[in-house]
Amino acid sequence: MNSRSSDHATVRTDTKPTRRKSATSADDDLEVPLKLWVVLARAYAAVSRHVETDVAAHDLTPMEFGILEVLYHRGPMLLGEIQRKVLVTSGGITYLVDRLAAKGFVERQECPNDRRARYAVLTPSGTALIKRIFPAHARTIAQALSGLSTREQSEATDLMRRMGLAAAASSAK
Amino acid sequence: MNSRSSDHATVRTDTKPTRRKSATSADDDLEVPLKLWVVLARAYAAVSRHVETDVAAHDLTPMEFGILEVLYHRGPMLLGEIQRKVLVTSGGITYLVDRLAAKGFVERQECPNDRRARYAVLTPSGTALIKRIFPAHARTIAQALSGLSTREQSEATDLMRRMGLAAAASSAK
DNA sequence: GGCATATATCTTAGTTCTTAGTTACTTAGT
DNA sequence: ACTAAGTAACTAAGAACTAAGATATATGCC
Repeated sequence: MNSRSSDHATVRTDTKPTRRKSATSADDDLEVPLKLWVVLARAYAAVSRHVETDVAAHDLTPMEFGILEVLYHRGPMLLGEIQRKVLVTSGGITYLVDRLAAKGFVERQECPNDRRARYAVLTPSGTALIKRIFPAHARTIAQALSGLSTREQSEATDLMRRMGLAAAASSAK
Repeated sequence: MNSRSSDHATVRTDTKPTRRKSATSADDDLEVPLKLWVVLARAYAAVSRHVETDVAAHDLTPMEFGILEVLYHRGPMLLGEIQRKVLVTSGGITYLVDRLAAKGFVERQECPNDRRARYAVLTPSGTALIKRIFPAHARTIAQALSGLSTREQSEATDLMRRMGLAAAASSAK
């Protein structure tokens, strides 16, 4: 039970150092993407922690913050538009906007063209909040990412954008 | 209400095209890290979706899969060790191992040196499961990341690793 | 117009975690 | 040995969602 290479594999599916590039065509080098996935997940978790700590200091979740931010930068939006922007389910956006409304940061407004739809709109209090905390939030993110130079951050942005677009595309709508 | 540049800012904190490099020293180019964070979060979400769909097909959550995988690759581990590896709280690891135990994939075993501690150990059924589904899982990830060439994936791994390590380090212990 | 189908939001129930606090045990100091 | 402090896992309560289905409205086809 110890002679086969498939036992106790250390993430790599194939350990042989012989045959380096261009594998048998199937088994097309699974090691590199697996490693990227692990590293990506850890990096995302580490940065997320900074972001969560920051927004939690103002009694917000990252989702709540994201909604305030998008409303601040783009003005009133239909719930469905926000939903697609922040990637939650329809039930989720209802719940989130309820919470923000209970805190007094957003209001619902009827849509004149479509009586099913509702706009979420920042209240003066919500506008004041996001305007006040956004700059420090941006600095928190900048510091969390400061392990890379600005040049490297731009490279990373390019890579992550292309990776994400491809992944999203192959995931159906 | 439309003449000041702080109104309706489009993510960038400063819009002036004059003065390009080396900002006033404070406000040290927040645009690049903000963009990276947005793109990173989207990319992570898109890839996560593939991963979740894949593991859900075997009635597992990503966390459950992660535990099975780490136990498979490293052998029996104390719950606290797994906890640190997969990044959950102590209550979370209890809950997760309970679920995996209820499904018959892992068992708890006493630790001879420390009677507070418990090992989680794969059952034969758990071993068979992870051995069976891991290869296809790896291929799913490879395909989700295939928007980048192998070379670019390696670059991305390097960048994400350094970024993640720095973010984790500046996040207290 | 009237009907079928699609869409926008909401509701309910359930899942997956976290937080805070507990129990049991271990280790270090005296 | 005895006590204080630390650590490992567990428990209870609750937060933040998701999934599935309900409701109300809109749209296109006949």
